[in-house]
Amino acid sequence: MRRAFDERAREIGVTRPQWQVLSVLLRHEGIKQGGLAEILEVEPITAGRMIDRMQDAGLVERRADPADRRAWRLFLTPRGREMMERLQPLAIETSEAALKGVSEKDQEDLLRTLDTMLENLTGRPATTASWSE
Amino acid sequence: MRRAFDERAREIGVTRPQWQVLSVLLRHEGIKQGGLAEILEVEPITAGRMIDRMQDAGLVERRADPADRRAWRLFLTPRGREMMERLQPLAIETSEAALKGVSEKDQEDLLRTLDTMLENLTGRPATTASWSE
DNA sequence: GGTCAATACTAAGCAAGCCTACTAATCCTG
DNA sequence: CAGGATTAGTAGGCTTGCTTAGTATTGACC
Repeated sequence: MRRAFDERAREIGVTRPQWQVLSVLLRHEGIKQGGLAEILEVEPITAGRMIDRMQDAGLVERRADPADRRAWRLFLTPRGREMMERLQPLAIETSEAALKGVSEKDQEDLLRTLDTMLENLTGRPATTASWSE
Repeated sequence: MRRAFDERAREIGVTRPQWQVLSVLLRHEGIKQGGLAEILEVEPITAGRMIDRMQDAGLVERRADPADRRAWRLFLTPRGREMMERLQPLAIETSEAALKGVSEKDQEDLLRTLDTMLENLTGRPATTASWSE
């Protein structure tokens, strides 16, 4: 799915992980980098570097946290918001293409089994939100 | 699973993709780089770079193809073979840990559904061999 | 209030994935 | 057999993931 999405999104100039960042920011504007990293299940440095590039590309904005001078608060730029609108159809298209001919029940079973496996491996309870993540 | 395997394999000094290479070579010694790339579902350049590193580490060996001067034939070194023996238990351990509490039927359903999705996205018929891949 | 641990992030450096562009060799077709 | 298309692999350069090591700030405890 990463490959399929990237293929379609390349001309727009955004990768799947970057889309995930935009997607998280849309719902959690003002989040700190650490929080973003946790949601994406990556290390803070990975999120930080991604934000570096996306800031250069004008997709996100870092603002100083008024209460903690170590931290950054993350915000979408207008360009980032516009990008999301262009990517949304692609994301839906991709997951629909992948799930063609897969019954509702099979989809639920799949997510349930994968959650069990993730929990087995990480020790944390898994919280799969949707197909888009 | 990548993360869980890497965590255990780190001290041995091999990554999960490298283990996959060793695993393919064990069953297909003398394969060309392109063939390896195809089995791993990775671009030839990715496989080539991996072989570079593994050759430096003394795990695999490149031998000239007698029939085609463009191509390399790949072989395990004794060190690579020994590495496989140390990694086999880790691989089994990891997939058993992941699948704890997942019924046979759920495992089959999972693989079947994922195969369908892979086929949907790639157009190629999917051929999942086992949990180890 | 001073010290020390914890927290938020960055730096450097590596592996693995990709794309585009290249060389060298082989193969096919006239 | 010559020439062009295809195939096998490499080079450079990008993103994303990691680990280890560092800085700066905050917070907690005596």
